[in-house]
Amino acid sequence: MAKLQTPHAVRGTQDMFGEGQERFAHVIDTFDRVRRLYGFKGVEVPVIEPTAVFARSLGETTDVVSKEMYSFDDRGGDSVTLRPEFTAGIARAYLTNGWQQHAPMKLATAGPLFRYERPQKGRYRQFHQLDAEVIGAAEPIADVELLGFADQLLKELGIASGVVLTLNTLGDGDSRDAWRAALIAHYEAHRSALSEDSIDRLGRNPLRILDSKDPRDIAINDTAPGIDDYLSDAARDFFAAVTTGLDAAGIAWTRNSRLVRGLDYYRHTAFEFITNRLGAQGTVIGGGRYDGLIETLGGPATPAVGWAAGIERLAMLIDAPAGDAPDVVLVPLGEAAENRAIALIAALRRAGIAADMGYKGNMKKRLQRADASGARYAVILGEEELARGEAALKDLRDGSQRSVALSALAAAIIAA
RNA sequence: GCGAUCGUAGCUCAGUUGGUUAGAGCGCCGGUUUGUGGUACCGGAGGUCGCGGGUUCAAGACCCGUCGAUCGCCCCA
Repeated sequence: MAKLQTPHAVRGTQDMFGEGQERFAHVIDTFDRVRRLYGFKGVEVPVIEPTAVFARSLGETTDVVSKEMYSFDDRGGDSVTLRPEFTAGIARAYLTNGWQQHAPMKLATAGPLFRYERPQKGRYRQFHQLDAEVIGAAEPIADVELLGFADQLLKELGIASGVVLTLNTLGDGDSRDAWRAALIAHYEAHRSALSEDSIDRLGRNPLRILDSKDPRDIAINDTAPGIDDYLSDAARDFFAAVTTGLDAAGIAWTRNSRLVRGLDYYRHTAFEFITNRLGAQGTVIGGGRYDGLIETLGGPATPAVGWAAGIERLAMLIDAPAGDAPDVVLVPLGEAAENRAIALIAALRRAGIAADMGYKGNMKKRLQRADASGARYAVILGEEELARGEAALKDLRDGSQRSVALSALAAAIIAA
């Protein structure tokens, strides 16, 4: 009989349990709490969308679309794609559900995304993001509020000191196009001195040459035209309003005029929250304004801003959260006591007390488990105690123990 | 997609220039203690050395391939 081979997990996916899962959950819990503080409504959208949703909105030449999407034909012959990002799918939902009536909409969601990439630390094929969007608002105050949300999230996660907000503007459509043309002219003039990668970028995504790490490119970037010289008055005013708003809100930021973003849809504000604690994967939250996106999906001109945060990356940066521990563990001795304990534990749980009880084991075993669970108390139910209508309430931290009437047990635990 | 390093118990690792039945710590299970955990002591289970092929009298050690992880590039959260 041949041995059965256990299938392994798909490359770039992960199984989470224990501390890893607790970190992950804590990031989402914190996000969900802060999101309410800022008036962002929860939204749920499909993990799978028609391929066109992403292909059209992200830009055909971007890496995400050209080589990283999990796309396949379903049984009906339609091309569908596992979402590689949130924004395009949310924009699609906005249009197909007629959510224009709710504009401006402040939306938040979290969940898995899929990108066929080479896995590294903080980088997976199935990864998870927090996402926040403001759709249907052209005002710079929306940018400020959105950034404030991100900033407070990081603070409440306790990692703000290791992360900095870097900010830039890409200008409006006209500004961006003019700057882009000037950059192409500049790089074409120095084409022979560029790195191979950047010559390739010149054709696909010239803005990306700006943050190249290749020394040959860095020299040419020094003399490259800056966005500030191509900003229209409106674009300049917009950016100024965002930065003064950030200052007013007490949100620290630094300008990085070289910051560009990979996806084609960004306009005006672009930003990244960056840390140096994750190696090459330093971006922890990234986003910007995408006023042109909804039109590319066949909708009306609709201004919008948003960001996404890598849950795995945030989870690696935070301190280990306190794990789940019951308030109390019941330790029945004998069959009769176990039956009483079943009734008692139900009553404790209904009273809002986190109570647990092993399925089997002698007293020693049960106390060991109670201790390992991190519970504050053990309730020992033996014949002697039950005969008196009492139980022994044992404090597992200092070992002290006292008798409490069964009817007063819940109150005693809550009071402690 | 490219380059590099690594893959030995659940975890962290040791394992001489290839040479008997592959080890340690932690963890897990049991016992010392048939009504008292955390400490201590004693004992036990658990590995076809990632997988496949090759070289050799002999491979955990060497070679090739493959899968996976990690680091960098690319890209991104």
